Amino acid sequence: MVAVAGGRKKISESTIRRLSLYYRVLSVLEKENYQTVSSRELAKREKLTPAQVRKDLSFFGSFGTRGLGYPVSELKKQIGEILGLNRVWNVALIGVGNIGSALVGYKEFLRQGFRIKVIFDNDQRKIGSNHKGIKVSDIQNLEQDLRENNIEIVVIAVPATVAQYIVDDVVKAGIKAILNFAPLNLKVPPDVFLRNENMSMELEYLSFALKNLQDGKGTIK
Amino acid sequence: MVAVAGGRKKISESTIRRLSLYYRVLSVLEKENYQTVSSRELAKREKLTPAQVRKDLSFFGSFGTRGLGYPVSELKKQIGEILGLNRVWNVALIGVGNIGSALVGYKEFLRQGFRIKVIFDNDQRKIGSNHKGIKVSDIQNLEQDLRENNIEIVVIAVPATVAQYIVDDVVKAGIKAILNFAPLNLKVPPDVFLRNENMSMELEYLSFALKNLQDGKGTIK
DNA sequence: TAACATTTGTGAAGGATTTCACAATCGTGT
DNA sequence: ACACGATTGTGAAATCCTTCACAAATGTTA
Ligand SMILES: NC(=O)c1ccc[n+]([C@@H]2O[C@H](COP(=O)([O-])OP(=O)(O)OC[C@H]3O[C@@H](n4cnc5c(N)ncnc54)[C@H](O)[C@@H]3O)[C@@H](O)[C@H]2O)c1
Ligand SMILES: NC(=O)c1ccc[n+]([C@@H]2O[C@H](COP(=O)([O-])OP(=O)(O)OC[C@H]3O[C@@H](n4cnc5c(N)ncnc54)[C@H](O)[C@@H]3O)[C@@H](O)[C@H]2O)c1
Repeated sequence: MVAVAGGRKKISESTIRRLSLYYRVLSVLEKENYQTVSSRELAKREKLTPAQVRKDLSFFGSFGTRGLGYPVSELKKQIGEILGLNRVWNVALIGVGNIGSALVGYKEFLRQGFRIKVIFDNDQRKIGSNHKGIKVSDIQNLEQDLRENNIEIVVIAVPATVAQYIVDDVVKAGIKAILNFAPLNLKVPPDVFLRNENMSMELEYLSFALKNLQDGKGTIK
Repeated sequence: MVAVAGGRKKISESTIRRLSLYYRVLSVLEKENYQTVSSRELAKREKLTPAQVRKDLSFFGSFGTRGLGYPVSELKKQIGEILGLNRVWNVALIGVGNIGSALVGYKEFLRQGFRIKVIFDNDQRKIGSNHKGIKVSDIQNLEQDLRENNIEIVVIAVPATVAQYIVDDVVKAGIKAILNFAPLNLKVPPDVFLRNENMSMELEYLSFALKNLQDGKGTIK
């Protein structure tokens, strides 16, 4: 699904997602003072296969030492480099309701380099108020504020009914990356990256799994 | 990845995830008073291909009429049946902090048949308090309360540091389906279904995409 | 220095998923 | 009653992704 055209490589979406997992494990290993880690250990910690780990990494270079494994800190740095985590991204959040508030209160994002710099809402009672040190801006000033703050990633946490209108404006403002929590398929131009956070989908997956268990249709593995 | 053993079919995880999308679109179409819908239209609304839609559905039966398409309400009901959505699931939430509160306040889940029936926390200030009409229970009574309330799905929204201990208890209580928000790979027995909601992963995917854009490595499609 | 145990990096094989392409079938209009 | 346009359902082909299997390379030990 994901191909770097013009470049040499074809990196699958799954590989990129697994890089996130490796990065997370490496952070833990670093804290646990591991110097090196084998593909076997790395795989075990995320329920993957060693071959998968090595293949994923091989798309980007040779980071390991044969007979030894991978240097933990160095590999973490390298994957961070690949994923673009060795810097701070300016993020805007639109809609500070249930889920929006939760995101603003989550310090882990900042630690990973995602800084929520601006928050937008259209509720007069919320505009101007403070959320974790960030003043809520009026959605009226969306385009201008996005540009002035050099926002690179926008998180959509508004009701589904208005999400498309807002995204249209976000795109107009030149934003190229959007994380969407509203349960609908947003339309964006092909040069805009869109990811959806779909919690219902995960619950429905569990529902499906349980149902098949209960129907005695056999075990799902 | 997902196989119904003992049964006849092999249903991929991707297919199940797409069923969720079809279900969502069909709900919209139903509201828009569509009688029938073609695989072409269904595909367009979720950025898939018509062949994909037909193939997915064909794993479960023949729901359409050649020359006409699929009957909207009927297909929605059928997919609901497949996913186990035509009933109510009893859900427990553990950890009513930032994200937990957001989930409790989200009415859409109930509408989809996921009823948060019990909430657990270990914070004395929270235990006994009310969240949207649900009294917060003491995590001490976890096993007993899970059983007494016939809980079938547990949502984990506690800090990563304690998540594994809690999941161990949840598994002991006989729960077979877990949705996890904590950023770690939980260990569960093979007969327990575990899904992870990993927001960092999605942000990191966007980060990767933007970085590759900016490095002029070409366009990512 | 040489033998050994270990683990990487990677082509090739295998498996899974998606797309293609078309016969089969339906509703409609005449 | 029949012809036509539309659309499904599905084997087969194509593509994509994962796993295998092993040569190459390293650190260690004697
Ligand atoms: N709460 C959850 O747990 C949850 C889970 C999954 C998905 N979602 C989705 O996330 C989105 C937000 O959910 P929520 O529960 O936080 O809803 P909410 O109603 O609590 O929050 C929505 C916020 O958006 C603001 N808003 C509304 N219209 C706006 C506009 N035109 N411009 C700017 N701001 C506007 C509202 O003032 C409010 O603050 C919804 O699409 C919902 O379906 C929520
Ligand atoms: N807030 C977010 O936006 C967000 C995003 C992604 C992931 N997460 C993850 O979700 C989890 C919860 O995040 P949060 O921001 O809501 O944290 P939080 O600290 O606001 O909430 C955690 C809750 O768990 C409770 N808790 C702690 N230990 C417990 C125990 N042993 N038994 C029962 N309850 C216990 C706390 O009292 C608190 O109410 C974390 O693992 C976090 O990494 C949060």
